[in-house]
Amino acid sequence: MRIGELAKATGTKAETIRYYEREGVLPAADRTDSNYRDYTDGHLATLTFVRRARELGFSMSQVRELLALSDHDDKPCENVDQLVQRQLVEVKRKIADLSAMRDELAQLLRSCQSDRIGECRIVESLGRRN
Amino acid sequence: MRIGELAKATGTKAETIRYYEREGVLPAADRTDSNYRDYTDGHLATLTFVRRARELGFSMSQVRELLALSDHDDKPCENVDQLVQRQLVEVKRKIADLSAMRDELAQLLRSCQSDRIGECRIVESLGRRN
DNA sequence: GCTTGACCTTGTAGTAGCTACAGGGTCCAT
DNA sequence: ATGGACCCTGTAGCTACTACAAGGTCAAGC
Repeated sequence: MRIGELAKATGTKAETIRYYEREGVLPAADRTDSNYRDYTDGHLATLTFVRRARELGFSMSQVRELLALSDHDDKPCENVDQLVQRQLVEVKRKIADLSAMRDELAQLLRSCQSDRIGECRIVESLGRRN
Repeated sequence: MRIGELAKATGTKAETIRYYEREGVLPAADRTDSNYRDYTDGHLATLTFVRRARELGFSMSQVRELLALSDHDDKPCENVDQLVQRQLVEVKRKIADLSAMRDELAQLLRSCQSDRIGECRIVESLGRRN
């Protein structure tokens, strides 16, 4: 299949697919006579895997690790488990950070009762004294 | 005050302060005879404002907007309000996205009962068939 | 007076993960 | 043979810093 078809099938831009190839998360495809990339179903599966992992917030290097691990059918999957575990912790941390932001922003909004900047609690709360 | 002092006072690296100057979120300071930047308390207040806004997730261009707005004491602060509102919505959206990620990651972890990659639900769920 | 070390200066390049060209080649239908 | 849709490579841009390199300044200590 050509790059455009693979792109459509996975919701990925062709440029991104080529980028993934350069970054080593998608093996280079064979080329046609006219030098077009020719992808297999294996490529489709791998790209789906990569996109899914990226959607779950794994970094490119983590994706590389996951791919390397998933290539060894017979090895224990405790390492995969660990990567997922670590990512889960990271995501939870981000949620906590954002929740704090959300609360502070909501607090800011509640604090502003005035209508002129000069008396605006928001501007004041952020630390500006003119 | 010199850049190092301002840096320490605000928990910002000197390089970041110079970057903020280039980006127009912190006015250029006067220079001493030896060409060192010489900051005022006004700079300290502005930098505190900028850092706080950045911590709350505002982008640099939003920070620029907030600064521009906060310069007009007599104008209504409804625009400030709107910016905060919009940022709150955005933060909530990110929290929702991350919560979905968290749930999926947790689900992945629960799904993996096997110990070999070949049978690993995690690898399978991500879309890889070898 | 000279050195040492901490500070400051500019300018440039790197980070992550794409995305968007420019400038060119290929292929198929009309 | 011409148009349009696709493909190719290579490079530059995006955000918000961060990290140098190569050099200038200044106060303290000998």
